[in-house]
Amino acid sequence: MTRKATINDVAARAGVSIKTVSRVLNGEQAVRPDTRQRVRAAVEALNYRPSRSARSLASGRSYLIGLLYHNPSANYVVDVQHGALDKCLENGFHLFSHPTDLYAPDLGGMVANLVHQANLDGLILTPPLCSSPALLAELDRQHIPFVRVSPVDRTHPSPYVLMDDVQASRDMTTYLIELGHRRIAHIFGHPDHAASEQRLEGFRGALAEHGLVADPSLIVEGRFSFETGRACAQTLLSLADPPTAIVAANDDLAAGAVMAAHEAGLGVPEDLSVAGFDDTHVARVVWPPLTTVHQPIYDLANAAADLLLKRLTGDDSGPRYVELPHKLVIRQSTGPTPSV
Amino acid sequence: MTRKATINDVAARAGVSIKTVSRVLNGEQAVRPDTRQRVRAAVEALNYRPSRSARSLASGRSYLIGLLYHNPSANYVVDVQHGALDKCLENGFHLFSHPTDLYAPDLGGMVANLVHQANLDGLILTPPLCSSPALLAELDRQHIPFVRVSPVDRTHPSPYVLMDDVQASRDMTTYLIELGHRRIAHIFGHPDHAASEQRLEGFRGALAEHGLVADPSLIVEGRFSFETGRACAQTLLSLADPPTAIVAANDDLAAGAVMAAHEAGLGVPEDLSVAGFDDTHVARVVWPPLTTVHQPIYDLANAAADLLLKRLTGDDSGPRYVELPHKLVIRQSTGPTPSV
DNA sequence: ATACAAATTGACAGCGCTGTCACATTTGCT
DNA sequence: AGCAAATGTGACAGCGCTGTCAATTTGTAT
Repeated sequence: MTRKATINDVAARAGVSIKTVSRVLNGEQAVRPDTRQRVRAAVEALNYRPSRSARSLASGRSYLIGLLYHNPSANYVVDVQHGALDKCLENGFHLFSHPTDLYAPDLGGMVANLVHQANLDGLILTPPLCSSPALLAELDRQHIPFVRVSPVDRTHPSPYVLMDDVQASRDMTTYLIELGHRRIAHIFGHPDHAASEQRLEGFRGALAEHGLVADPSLIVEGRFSFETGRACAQTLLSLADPPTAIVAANDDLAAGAVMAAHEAGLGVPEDLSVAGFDDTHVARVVWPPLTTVHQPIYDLANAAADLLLKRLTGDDSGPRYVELPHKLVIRQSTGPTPSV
Repeated sequence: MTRKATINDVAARAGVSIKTVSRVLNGEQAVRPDTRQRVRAAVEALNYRPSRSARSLASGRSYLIGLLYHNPSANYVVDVQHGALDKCLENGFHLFSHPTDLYAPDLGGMVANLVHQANLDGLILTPPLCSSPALLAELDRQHIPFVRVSPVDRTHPSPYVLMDDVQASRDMTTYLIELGHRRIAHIFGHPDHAASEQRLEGFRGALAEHGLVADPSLIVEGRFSFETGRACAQTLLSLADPPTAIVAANDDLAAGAVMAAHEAGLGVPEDLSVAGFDDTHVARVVWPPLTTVHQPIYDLANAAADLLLKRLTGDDSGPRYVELPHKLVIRQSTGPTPSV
C-alpha cells in the first residue's frame, strides 16, 4: 500500500493543474470534455479520493450532515439513519446522527453549538424536533440549512418530506368501520408529536364520513409508549359500554392495548380489534401480529437527505417537499365485530 | 454571532503563540501550569472549538471513529451507538455508525476502503463482525486500530469488552432449575454469533451442575429472530415429552416462543416458562413480559470507545479488556413447574 | 487575416491547525 | 557562581484542497 494519492498526483498524471482537477471533481462547468476525460482517467487509475479534511478546510463546508432525533423507538431511528446515510454516501457526504433532548432548556443553542463544533453543513430534523418553533427559529437565525421529516407546519419555508398521516388514519378507521365496528376508540399519540393530531383528525374524519359520532370517552391520551397504551386500553375496556375496536396512534400503544386485552381475558381480534400505526418491528412481535399502517421511514429519510443535499449543492430546481404513500398492512389483530 | 474564533484569537488573547495553544489543547506535557491556565481561560472566554478539518489535515488524524454493525436488533444498535457516541464526544471525537454486511464477499476490503475514505482513526466492531477472522486480518494488515465488543476470540491482541455470557446463561438456567424445572429446552442463537455457543455452554453447564443431562432433542437452532423462535418452539412443543421451560438465546427468540405457546393454547408461565436474553425493548412488549438477562449494552459500548480512544491517544497504561457484570431480570414469563 | 469576446486553464494565496526544530528560560549540580 | 541538561515557548513550513483572479486558448464576426 503506497501513500494515498493526492490531487497533485492526479494533476501530474493528467497533465493539468490541480485547479482543473478540482474543477472536474466538483462538477464545475468550465472544463473541456477531453480534459475532463483525462482527469477522470487519472482519478480512476490512482484510485484517488479527495481528502475530506482538506476540502472542508479550504471550502468552509464539511460534507457532513447531522441527523437529529428524540425518539423512543429504536426501529424508527435505525430506519431513518439508514435512509439518510445511504443518500449521503451516494453523494460523498457523511452522516452524523445525534440524539437530542427536545426538552433541553436551550435546545436551539445546544443544536447550533453542535452544528458549529462538528462543523455540519446541514441538518435533518425528525419528529418531534422538527416541530419545535424555538429550534427552527434559532436555526434560521444562524442560517443553518435543514430539512424536516414529517413536520406539521407546512408554512415554514424549509424543505420537508412526509406521508399523509390524516389520510392513513382515515383509511385505517374506514377499514374497521367496514368490518362492522361502530364503537371505535382512539388512543392518542403524544401531545409533542404533531402526527398525533393528524392521526386523530383522520380518525374523526372517517367516523364522520360514515355518519358516526366520535364518543369523547373513546378518545384517550397516551404517550406513544407500550405502558401508556396498556393503561389507556384498561381505561377503555372498563367503560360501561367498551369499544369493539381500537385505533392506536402507533404500534407501541397498540401492543400495550393488546396486552391489556389479554389481561382482561379478551381475545384479539374475536372480542377486540386493535390497529397500530407505523409498522415497526413490534407489530410483528406481539400476538397476534398487528394490523397497522406502513410508514415508509427509510424512503422518507432518503428523500429528506436528497432534498437537503440538493439544497446544499446549490441545486434549487427540485421540489420543496416530497410526499410518500402509506399502505395498510392487514395482519391478525383486527377482525369483524364480535357477534353479541 | 461573530466569526468563529480560531486558534490565533485564542493565542492573541492569552498572549502566547498558537503552538502553545495547540499544546494545551492536545494535553501535551511541556507547558507551565500558569500558561496552561491562561490559555484555558482564553479558550473559555472565546468559546473556542478547534476546527476538526484543520486539525485533521495537519495531523493526519481525523478524530473520527467508526462503529460497525451487522445486527437485526435496532435496540442493540441504538444502545451501542449511544454508549460509544457519548464517550467520543467527551473526548472531542465524533462517531460514524455504519451498517456493514458480514457476508459481503470482500468484507475486509470494503471496510478498509470505508476507513480510508472517511479517514477514520479507529473502529469499534460489534458482534458478529468482531469474529470475522478475515476482517480482523485485513484490519491488522492495514494497521487500522479497533476494539471489539463481545468477541469470542480472546487471543487476538486487540482490546475488547464483554460480559460473561457463559455465566449469565448458567445463572438463568440455574434459576429455572431452582423453580423446579427438569425438562428445560434451549433455543440456540445464530451460528455466526459467538455468543450463541457460550450461551449454550452455560446452559449445559448449569444442567450438569445439577446432575441433569441435556436431552439433544431439547436443543434446537434458531437465528436470533422472532420467526425462528416461534418455529423452534413449535418443534419443541410438538415433542412427545415437551419441555416445561425454554431458555432462549435472545429476547426475539423468546418472544417467538411465547407466541408459539399462545398458539398452542399453552399459558405462560403456567404451562411453559420462557426466558430471554439481552433485556431489549421486546422483553417488555410481549405478554407476559420476559424474564431475561440484562446485558449492559450502553456500558459495554462506552467502555469499548474508551479503550479505543486511550489507545489512539497513545495511552497504553490501561487494561486491554473490560468485563462488565450481567444481571438477571425476573419478570412474568417464568414460574414454577406446572403441577402435572 | 484581424480583433474581440468567450471559454478554458493555471498560479498562488490561504483555510486553521500540527510537526519540526531552533531558541529562551529554568533547574539541578558541581 | 557556572555550566549542562531539562524544560518551556515560538517561528515557520506545510497538510490537500478551493477561491480569486489573471493568463491563455479558442471561437466568431469582421
